[in-house]
Amino acid sequence: MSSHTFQAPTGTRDFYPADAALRRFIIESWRSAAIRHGFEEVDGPTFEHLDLYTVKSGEGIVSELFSFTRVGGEKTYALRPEFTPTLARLYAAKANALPRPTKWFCTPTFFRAEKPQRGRLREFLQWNVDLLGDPSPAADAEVIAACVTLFESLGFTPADLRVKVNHRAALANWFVSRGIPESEHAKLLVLLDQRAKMPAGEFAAKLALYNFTAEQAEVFKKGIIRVTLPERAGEVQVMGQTVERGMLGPAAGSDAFDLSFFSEAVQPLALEFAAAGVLDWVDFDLSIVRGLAYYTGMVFEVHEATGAERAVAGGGRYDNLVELFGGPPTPAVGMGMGDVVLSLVMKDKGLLPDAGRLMELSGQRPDVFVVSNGSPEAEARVRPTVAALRRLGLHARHTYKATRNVGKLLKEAGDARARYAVIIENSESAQLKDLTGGEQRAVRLDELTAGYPTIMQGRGA
RNA sequence: GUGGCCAUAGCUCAGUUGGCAGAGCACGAGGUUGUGAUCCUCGGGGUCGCGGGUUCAAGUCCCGUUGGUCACCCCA
Repeated sequence: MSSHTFQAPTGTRDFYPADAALRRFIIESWRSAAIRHGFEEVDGPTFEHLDLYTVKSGEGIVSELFSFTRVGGEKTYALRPEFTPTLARLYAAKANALPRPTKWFCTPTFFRAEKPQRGRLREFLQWNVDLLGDPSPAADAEVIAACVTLFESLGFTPADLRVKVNHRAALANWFVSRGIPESEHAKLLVLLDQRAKMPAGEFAAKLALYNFTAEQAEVFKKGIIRVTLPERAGEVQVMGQTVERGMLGPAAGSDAFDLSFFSEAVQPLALEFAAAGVLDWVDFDLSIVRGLAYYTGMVFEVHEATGAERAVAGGGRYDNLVELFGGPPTPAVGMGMGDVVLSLVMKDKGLLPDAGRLMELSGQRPDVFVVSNGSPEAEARVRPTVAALRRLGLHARHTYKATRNVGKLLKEAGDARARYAVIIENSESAQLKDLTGGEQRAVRLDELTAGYPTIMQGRGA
């Protein structure tokens, strides 16, 4: 590379005004959704001791981290690749003083030393929502409800995004019921997680090693099952086909659709999703495994409805993790959502606000744009008027162009999405024009600079 | 970390068998209609990602490198 050219490091992004406005909009959307659901904002350091990450994930994780030692120092640090260890550390340190449940969220930057590809960068934002101290399915539903609130606020519908829910314990119970020892469960979960990456025949053959039939392999491959609510309790549908309770037991002969364990674990969740008003967004999906890591109960991922793009969000219940980081035994459920895939899906669905709208949504819309009619007398009043309006707390702008053509300057004001234009006529009077509606009226300059908000009857106009 | 494809103006791209670096949009200046439009004229801008090589001559062909992108690995 030549010495006079610098590029941003691999997998990082530059944020020009339009990009920064989008980022601000996404962060504010995240914050708003979390706060509406009663979560409180927290944060931690951008880097932690490397040990904090190897405790949970093993030494293998190190190659995925940006880690470093200070020159002359001995301690090894790592830029944070996720928030959960920090969250557990924060919670463990003050567990006795914290309310139950504790509901926290954050929207920080994370770093992973992976090769970038679509939807995955080395520096990104991630919204984390966690609810600690409540083991109930209602807590699971609360986290997902915050997620759904976000989607709704961005303009998504259940036809755009699906929340795919599974239950670790249900799968484990089912495996046990089929005589599969617990020592084999991890390998089996990995196999299920990889189902999409191999031909159906190969997948079925590998499942057969665990005594699953080809029919059951098909069920796993398709994933989605429908769990009905209590008025029809006892019914389970597989791939749209209703299966009677009597058919579910292995004794019934056809145990291809023996999903009773799954059904029992998931029915309480379904009730809570219904109570939270998010059931329309949810599919119960046997194929969602979420790596292995630390999940102990409900797990979920949010995907674009047709399977385009990577997962928009993911999470689940991790009842043993706080203890692992030195805290008291604490049931917990949480989720993470990155800005990269979210932005891609918003773009795919045509839900990205245009540049002007983003400036407005990110709090950068000018209140007033001050121009003169071109006379020297009026021109002299532009800067003092702008200064006075700014002193009143308003976002006031003026042109930097050489032209004094009123039409061109009003176009500039309109392009900037200013709410009002002030056209100064002489040292005493001006026209005040509402750029939204187009009406304008004469005002005295001294009156304007003394009480613009009053004249406008508030800024919301 | 492995492999495929890609790289020309701020953006989207054109550039012929190797022969003077281009368009639209955007940006800036001026003009016209004293009020956001339309229109007209002009202008700034690119070591063709970077470095080598072949050639009289390279944006174009070859090698390397950096970055992007897609798939694999991984996905906390």
